Amino acid sequence: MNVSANGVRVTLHVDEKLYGKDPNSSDMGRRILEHSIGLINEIGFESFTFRKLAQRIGSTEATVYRYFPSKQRLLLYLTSWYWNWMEYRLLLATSNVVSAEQRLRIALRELTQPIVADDATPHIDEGALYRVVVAESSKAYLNRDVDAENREGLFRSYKRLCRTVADIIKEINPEYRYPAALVSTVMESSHMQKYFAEHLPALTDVSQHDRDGSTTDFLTDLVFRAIQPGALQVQQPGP
Amino acid sequence: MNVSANGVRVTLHVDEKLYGKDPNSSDMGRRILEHSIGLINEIGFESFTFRKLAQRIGSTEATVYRYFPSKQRLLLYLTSWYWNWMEYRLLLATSNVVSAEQRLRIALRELTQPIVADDATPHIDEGALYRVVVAESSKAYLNRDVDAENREGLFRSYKRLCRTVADIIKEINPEYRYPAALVSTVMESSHMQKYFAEHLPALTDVSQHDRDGSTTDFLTDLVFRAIQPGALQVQQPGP
Amino acid sequence: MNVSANGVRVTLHVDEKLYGKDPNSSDMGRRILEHSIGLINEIGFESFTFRKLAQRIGSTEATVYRYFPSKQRLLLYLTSWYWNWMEYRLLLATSNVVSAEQRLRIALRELTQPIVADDATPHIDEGALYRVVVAESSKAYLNRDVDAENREGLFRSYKRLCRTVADIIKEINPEYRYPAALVSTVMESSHMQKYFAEHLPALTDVSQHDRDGSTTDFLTDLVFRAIQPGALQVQQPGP
Amino acid sequence: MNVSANGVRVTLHVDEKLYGKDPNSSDMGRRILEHSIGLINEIGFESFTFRKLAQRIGSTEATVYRYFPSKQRLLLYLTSWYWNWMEYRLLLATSNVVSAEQRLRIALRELTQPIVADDATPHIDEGALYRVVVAESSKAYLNRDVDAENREGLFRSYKRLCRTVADIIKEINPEYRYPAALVSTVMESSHMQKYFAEHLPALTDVSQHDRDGSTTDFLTDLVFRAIQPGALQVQQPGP
DNA sequence: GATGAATGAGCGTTCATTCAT
DNA sequence: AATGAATGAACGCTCATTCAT
Repeated sequence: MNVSANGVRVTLHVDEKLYGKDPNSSDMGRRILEHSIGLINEIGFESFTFRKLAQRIGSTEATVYRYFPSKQRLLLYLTSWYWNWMEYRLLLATSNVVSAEQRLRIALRELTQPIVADDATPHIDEGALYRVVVAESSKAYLNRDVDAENREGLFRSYKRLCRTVADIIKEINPEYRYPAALVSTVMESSHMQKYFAEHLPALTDVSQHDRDGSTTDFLTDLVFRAIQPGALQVQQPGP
Repeated sequence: MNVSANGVRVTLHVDEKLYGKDPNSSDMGRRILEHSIGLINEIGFESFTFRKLAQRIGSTEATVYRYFPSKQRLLLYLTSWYWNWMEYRLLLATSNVVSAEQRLRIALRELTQPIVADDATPHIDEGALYRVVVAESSKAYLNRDVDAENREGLFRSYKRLCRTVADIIKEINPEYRYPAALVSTVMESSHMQKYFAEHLPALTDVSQHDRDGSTTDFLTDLVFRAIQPGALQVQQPGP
Repeated sequence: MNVSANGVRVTLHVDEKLYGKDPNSSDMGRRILEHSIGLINEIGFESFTFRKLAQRIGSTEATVYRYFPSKQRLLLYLTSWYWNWMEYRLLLATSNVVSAEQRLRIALRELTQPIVADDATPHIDEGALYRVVVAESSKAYLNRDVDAENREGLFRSYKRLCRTVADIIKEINPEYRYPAALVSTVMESSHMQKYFAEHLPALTDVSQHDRDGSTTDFLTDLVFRAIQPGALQVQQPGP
Repeated sequence: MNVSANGVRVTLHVDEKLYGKDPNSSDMGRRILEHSIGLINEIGFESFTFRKLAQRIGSTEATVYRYFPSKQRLLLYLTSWYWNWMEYRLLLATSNVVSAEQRLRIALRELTQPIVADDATPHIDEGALYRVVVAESSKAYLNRDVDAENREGLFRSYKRLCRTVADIIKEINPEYRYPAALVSTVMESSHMQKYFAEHLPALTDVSQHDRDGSTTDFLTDLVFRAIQPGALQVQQPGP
């Protein structure tokens, strides 16, 4: 899948176990990606079926199966692509920045700001994909097959990105005990707050459209305070 | 549903819209609750069906429908019960504690520590319910019906608990801008870290059994630092 | 399933593992039996599906599944019913016959003569069932599941009938070494010759309609000669 | 397909209607034969598909279709090859034997003894093919297309072999009324007993491995007694 | 109130086959 | 000659739900 920025064009690779035939290798494959994002957005992952997708792209289920063995794997493909793309954005945005604090700040901004469409990738609507990730990505791992899928390495993209950011934290404060937990919390929370803002506003304080970047603000502050060296002076509660 | 502690026995009420016939009003109803928790734990919410549940309780689907209009509502019932029960625990543990900091600390401990079985409620295995909540509760709102269900007030328990804790935060630091977001982040993260520890350990730093309470430690520290008055002196990144 | 002869009415029981809900316990069940025989006869077991059957009985697949877990089991049910019915016929025809030779002769006649409709059983067309057994019964065991099914006892009816006749042979000539093999050969050959007469006449010598009972004649002679005591004086071939 | 014995090398021809492109004319064709036997043996003819076969030979379904128009025809090809090979063995083993009895005896031994691998034909594992014939060959004719296929002459190999042996019987006893039926019964029974010995031992008396040749013994005795001139003195049963 | 039976709808999957290259 | 891609059609099965008892 091609991504271009400033005229540079790179290709994002997704783990081969996630598809049968590479959806990037043909027009039909790209149609599948494009419309699966659209359709999941419209009707939700539970209602999304290969039959409906096939109907929409004017083809048949058998064709879709040629590319993806199951809708689970398709979701995993989409989220993996998203995390790869995010990592690429991060890489680009932080390269040549010497200050680790600065790199962390940039990384958090990238991770937490709402995504809007971008025409670097012709058949991927990043804005739509972002909404899919917000509402559905946790279903990629919240299921019975998670262990088997993890053994197959299907969550590598997510884990790699998490690690990349955790590594910056370790650089800043090698003593901090929960870098990975902090990053995964931020990554998930960023999406959660977006979802809550839209559907369950009582559970958040950020506004629906978040034009002022409150999510970024909230989470950046959270992280920088958390990793500040030195213990807080607080009293332990009784048992 | 009855809960007893120190010999006191109270009844937790779940919103009436969540069930047809009150499952607490009959033996059959209680069997349904008991075995739905067990079954969801075993096979996951996606594979869980009223047919399988009926088989297990030696009855028929029609009987289950008498109590719950759909498996969605049953899940909502279970999670609501869980949040109500959590709020009750909180209430009990913080009553008569004057210091807001202390109350917050206690609340966070209750919210974030793993739950183990407790025989206060004969037909609810809280340990099992906790595992259901960890792995499945987000599916209660991550679906297309969330807005309609929210309008019906079906997430009241969750929101009330979130608010209760957010209010303590406001008491401590009225200036803090994201109390609700912070609490919902902590509530979800606490479950998430538990899930990650078991299935995707690369995404967390807490150990699978968390006997030392690292999750509580991690999140308590996070919260207290976040709400500490006074801004961090940090440099803004370029655009 | 009821069978009547001379005004007597008995019920043939088929092993309970072969069905979900007893097809004899309801009208719908009896319709399923009746039309599955008809349909298999018309289009063959390979083309026979629960969908087509459901269509024919004006119901749905789900209803059929209530009675039979798979078309394999349905076939097994039909053949088991057939063998049970055959054993019942045998029992009736041989009871009070003292001569073992005579009993064997009667048994062979029953086993090998073509079956024509009989209105003892209202919703089973024995003639049609006989044609199903001739053309399809071997598929009940010629498949990968045979061992598992045998362990479940699903071939008991066939084996019991085989044993019943083999026991008569042992009574006549306890020295004969292959009573079971001889009987199973006769049972299968009887159907095979019927099938060959209709479809591959070069492989048999009996005429299509076999009004003169040549199959019975051929096989009866075969059996009685085989079990005649005393070895044939024949020369062994070289290696 | 080449067969060699004692250094002599002959080619067995299979009816041309059974294939598109001659599978013996290319490496790919021979791979198809080799692996179809292996695959049918492993998963059974019902589960066997051109897709799975293509996968195994590292090619595509389209390629297989170039050689065989359907899996039915492929099975017919394999069984025809088997019967041709059997007839060839018979021919070889009986040539120059003057005594008809002796020839029959030899023929029966060839027909009824279990086959083990033989390296006369490099890409046909006769042992495996034998197992396919035992378990699957009857499906070549037990289907709706039998009449059309028979009209096309697709069962010629089977019928020719049957006739060859029946002719020996006629030579021995021209009065015997069922020579073809007797031979087809023996041919099928020989496979059936082999199958029963392995899967439904209650239906036979021969042991699973039959190292002592009981099948041959059982069937040879059967045949020689059957064709012995002179009627058995037996009493007819009443109606 | 609980149950047995039935049903419409749809899902995920696979198959045999064809066409263009 | 071999292959890659696509497709129409159907299959087996399960689900959520309803109705009559």
